[in-house]
Amino acid sequence: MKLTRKEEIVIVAAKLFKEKGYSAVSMRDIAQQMDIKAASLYNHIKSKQEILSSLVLHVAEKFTTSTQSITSQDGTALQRLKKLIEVHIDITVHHVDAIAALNNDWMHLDGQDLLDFIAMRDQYEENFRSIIKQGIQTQQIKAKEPEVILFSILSTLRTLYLWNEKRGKLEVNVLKKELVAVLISGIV
Amino acid sequence: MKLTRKEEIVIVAAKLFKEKGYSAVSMRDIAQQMDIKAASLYNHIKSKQEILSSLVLHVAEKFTTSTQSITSQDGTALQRLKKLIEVHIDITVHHVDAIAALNNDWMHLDGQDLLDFIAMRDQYEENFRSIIKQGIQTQQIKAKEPEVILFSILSTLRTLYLWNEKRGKLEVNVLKKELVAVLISGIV
DNA sequence: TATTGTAACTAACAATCGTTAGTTTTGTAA
DNA sequence: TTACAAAACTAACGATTGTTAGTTACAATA
Repeated sequence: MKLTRKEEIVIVAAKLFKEKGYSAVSMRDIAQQMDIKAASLYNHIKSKQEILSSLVLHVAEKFTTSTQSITSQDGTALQRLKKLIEVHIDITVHHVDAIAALNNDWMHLDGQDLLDFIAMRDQYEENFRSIIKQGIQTQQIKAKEPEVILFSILSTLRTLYLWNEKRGKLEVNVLKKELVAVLISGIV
Repeated sequence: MKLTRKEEIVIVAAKLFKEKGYSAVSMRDIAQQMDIKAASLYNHIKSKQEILSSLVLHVAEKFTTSTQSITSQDGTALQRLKKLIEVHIDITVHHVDAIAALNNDWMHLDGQDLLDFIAMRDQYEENFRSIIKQGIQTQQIKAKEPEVILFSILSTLRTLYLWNEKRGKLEVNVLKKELVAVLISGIV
């Protein structure tokens, strides 16, 4: 699984974006981290924007396709919700840096890329929402405000990339189990 | 309650920082939003950095003092935890834009400001952690991993600023009640 | 009316930004 | 060894960055 030079650049850039944000990272910063000059980057990429959109759209598509496959399978709302959480955790753990950009720098996309991202994001959110509503309807979920539940779960999942480092020895499968328990059953 | 010109600038800047992040907002952007020229800003502020640190440190201190007053009062761990959540919601709702900067742009603080912020942040987190641990010890909280609980609750609270707009008709006190319920008791 | 402080202005600075053009080095295959 | 493509280089561009210096407009106070 050898990486192309472009892929290397995107990976290095993602790490820097995670630390300081897209706007605060210069092409010269990225180049320095790769031990080359800034101008040399342009042998492999078209623009700084292209780095960002490669990064963000690629992982956004992962979320979209994974989610759609869950919705197409059958199961109760609660089973689907659990599965959705687990998949989100999986993707996050495997794409920590890209998720940081997706969370914090998506607004610096431009043109069609920005529109595509927003569409995918809305669709993902709507999917989550409909499963929660379904769970309330079948009385598997007993809470009044679906928006509050949606918000609480999504916030936790979206911030997971920040905690993944501190996760330390806690193995992925343990994390999944614990987090699903806390999000679904609470702490008392 | 008349605002100084400096306070006006900080408020306007905060709104812009929330939309695009500190680094992507220029002094000329801020000036334009105030219908003056960029150079005129410097009659009221020392630097762009000063805007950021006013913004971030002010609200960070709010968190610190509020938290300390809760810890000094007595009550069970669970009561304290609820109170802590409610206070966090209160501060967030009243300082949405500043919270955005606190969450996303704190790393652009420099020198002593950065150290101060990190110290306050760590202290706040440690406070939360100790209350949770105490709750586990007294068996009010029944969950194995305190870090997972801490992470889940703090993530939700820290992202609340994003959802506050969509909150819409949902009144603050209702939001508090619902959110406390979801975070403590889960959704099933 | 004269004075004074506040807050705006114009003009410009050195530094840094993303990016392009043209050239040279490097590794691989014929 | 020659040929070629990949990937680096130097040098520079126009634009934008945060910021400073010096000056002007305006309102309140003496």
